[in-house]
Amino acid sequence: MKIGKLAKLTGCSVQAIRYYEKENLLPSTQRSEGNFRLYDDSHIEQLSFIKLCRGLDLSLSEIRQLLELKRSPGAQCDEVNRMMETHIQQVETRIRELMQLNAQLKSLRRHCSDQQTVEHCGILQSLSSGQ
Amino acid sequence: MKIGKLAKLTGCSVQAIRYYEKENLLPSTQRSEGNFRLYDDSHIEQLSFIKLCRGLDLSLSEIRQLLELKRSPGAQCDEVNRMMETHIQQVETRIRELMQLNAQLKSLRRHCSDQQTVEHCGILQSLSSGQ
DNA sequence: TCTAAACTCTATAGTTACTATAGAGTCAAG
DNA sequence: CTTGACTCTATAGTAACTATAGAGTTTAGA
Repeated sequence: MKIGKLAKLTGCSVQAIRYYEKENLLPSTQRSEGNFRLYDDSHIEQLSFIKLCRGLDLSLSEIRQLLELKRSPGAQCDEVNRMMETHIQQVETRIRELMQLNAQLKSLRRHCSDQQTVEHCGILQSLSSGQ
Repeated sequence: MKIGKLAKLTGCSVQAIRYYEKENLLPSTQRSEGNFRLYDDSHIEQLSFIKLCRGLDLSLSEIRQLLELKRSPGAQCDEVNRMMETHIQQVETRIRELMQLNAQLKSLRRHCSDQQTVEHCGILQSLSSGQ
């Protein structure tokens, strides 16, 4: 199949697929006579794997590592575990940061109601005075 | 004062200050004979405002809008409120997304303990089968 | 058979908010 | 008068793509 069909089947964009190839997340494929990329089911599989990982917010370089590990089935999988652990920590840190941020924003919002002029806007005043 | 001192006083990097000038968040300043940027207290103030807003994850274009509003004190401030409201919504959406993500990652982690080979790694198996 | 639409190709620029670097000029102290 | 610290502009790089231009290929219909 050609790239457009693969894109539809996996829900990736055509450009993203070409990008993944350039970044060595997908192998370079056979080409047709007219120089079109040709894919088969194994590509659907690998691209779906990538898509799933991206949905988990794994970076392309993390995914590259996972793909390499998949290729050497005899290796110990504690590396996979470590990566997941690290990733979970990062996500949790980010959640904590955002929740703090949210509290600040909400307290800021309480400083101003509509129907005022900018001059008396509590939000801008707070921001200007260094809170 | 010159750019290095302003940077130290506000905790911004020298390059960031020049970048803000290029992006019209800071006015272009007087220059010394040797073509060095010269700043005064009003610049400390404005840069601190920017820094505070960045700490609230406001984008540069949002900050640009706020700065414009600050310059027209007679305007109604409901625009400020709308922007904050939108921003809060975005942050909350992102928090929800990340918490879902975190749950997925943790469930994935449960599929594998150390001391296994990649071949039997529950994490990779889950990811490969489309969970 | 011809043509137009739909698809694909490569290469390049743009996105965000900066950081890092090169290469050159300026200034202050010893 | 030199050395080191500072500044200047311009450019490239970051992440993970999207968007676009300009060209070639394929397919379906008239």
